[in-house]
Amino acid sequence: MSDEIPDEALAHVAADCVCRRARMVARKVTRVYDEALRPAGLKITQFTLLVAIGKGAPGSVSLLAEALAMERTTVVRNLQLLEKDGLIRIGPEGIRRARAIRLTRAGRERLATAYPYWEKAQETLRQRLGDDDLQLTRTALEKLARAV
Amino acid sequence: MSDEIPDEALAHVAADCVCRRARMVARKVTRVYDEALRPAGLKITQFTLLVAIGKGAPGSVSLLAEALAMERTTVVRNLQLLEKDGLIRIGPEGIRRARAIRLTRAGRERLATAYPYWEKAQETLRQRLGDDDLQLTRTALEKLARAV
DNA sequence: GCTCATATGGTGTATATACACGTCAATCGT
DNA sequence: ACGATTGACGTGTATATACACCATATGAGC
Repeated sequence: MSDEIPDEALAHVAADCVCRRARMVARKVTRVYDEALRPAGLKITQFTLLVAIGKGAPGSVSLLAEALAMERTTVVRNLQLLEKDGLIRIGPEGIRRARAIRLTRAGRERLATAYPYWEKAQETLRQRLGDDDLQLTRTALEKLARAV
Repeated sequence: MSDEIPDEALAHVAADCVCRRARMVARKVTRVYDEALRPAGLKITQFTLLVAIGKGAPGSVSLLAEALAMERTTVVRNLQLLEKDGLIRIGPEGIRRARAIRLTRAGRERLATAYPYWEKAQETLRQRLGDDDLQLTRTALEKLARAV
C-alpha cells in the first residue's frame, strides 16, 4: 500500500529536516534574547526592527521587509505595535504611496536602554558555543540566508 | 547623553546578531517547505509534529514539546488543530494526567502523501546550497541547538 | 486622455509562539 | 493522615508570521 509510510522515512525526516532544525534553533535562540531583553520591555523582533529603522531610516515598509526577510504584511502589523507604543513614526504616503519610517525620540532612548541587554544575550551565546563554533554558526547561517 | 545610541552599535547589531540571523533563516527556509507541502495540505510545523508523533508515539504533550524544543502550550494549540482535522488522537489522561498521542489512519495517510513533497523541499535546499554547505549548515544548526 | 502593468500599502483570516496563570494528579516528608 | 512539592495539562492574552485579497498611486504605451 502506498498510503503507509515506513519508520525509516520518519527517522530520516526527524534526523535530517533542515527546516525542523532551523526552527528549533530559532525558537531556542529567541528565548535567550527575549528573556535578556525583558527588562527593556522589548522582544527581539521589536529590537531588530528598531535597529533596522534606526540604521537605515527605510523609505518604505517593503524595503524594510526585504532587508529583514520578513513578509511585508508581518512588518505592517509589527510596525503598528511599535507606533502604538510611541517608538516609531510612520510617515504619510509619499511617492507611489511609500511611507518613510523613523524612530521617535522615545524609540532612540529605548534602543539605548535595550542595547546592553542585547549584548548580554550575545555574550551568553558566545559562552555557550565557544568562539570557534560561534564563528562557524555565523558563517553557516549567512550562507543559508543567502542561498535560500 | 547615555540615552543615545551610536550608529556603530546599530551596525554591530544588524551585522552580528545571532538571533536576527537565525530568525531570518528560519523564515526563509520555512517558506520553501510550506510552499512545497502546500499540495499535501500541511505546513512544515504540522508535518514535523506528525512525524514526531508517528516516530515515537509520545506518552505526553510535555515530552513531545521537549523533543521539538517547542513551548508546551504551543504544542497544545497545534495538536488541537491536528486533532480537529482528524490526523491525530489525543488519549485520555493517564498517570499524572499525561495524555498519549498517536496518529490516526488519516494521519498516517496524510504523512505518506506529504512525504514526497518534503523530499522535494529538501532537494531544493540541497541544490541551492550545494552538498558541502548543506553539511556545514547541518553541523552548525546541530551544535547551536545543543548549546542553547 | 485612457489603459494597463507595476509598485506600495492595509485588512481578513488562520496558524505559530510563548508567558502568566490556574487546575488537577501523584508523590514525598513528617 | 495530610500538607507541601512536583509534574502535567489547558486557557487567557499578546505578539509573530504569512497567504489571499483589495485599494491606491505611478509610469509606460497608445
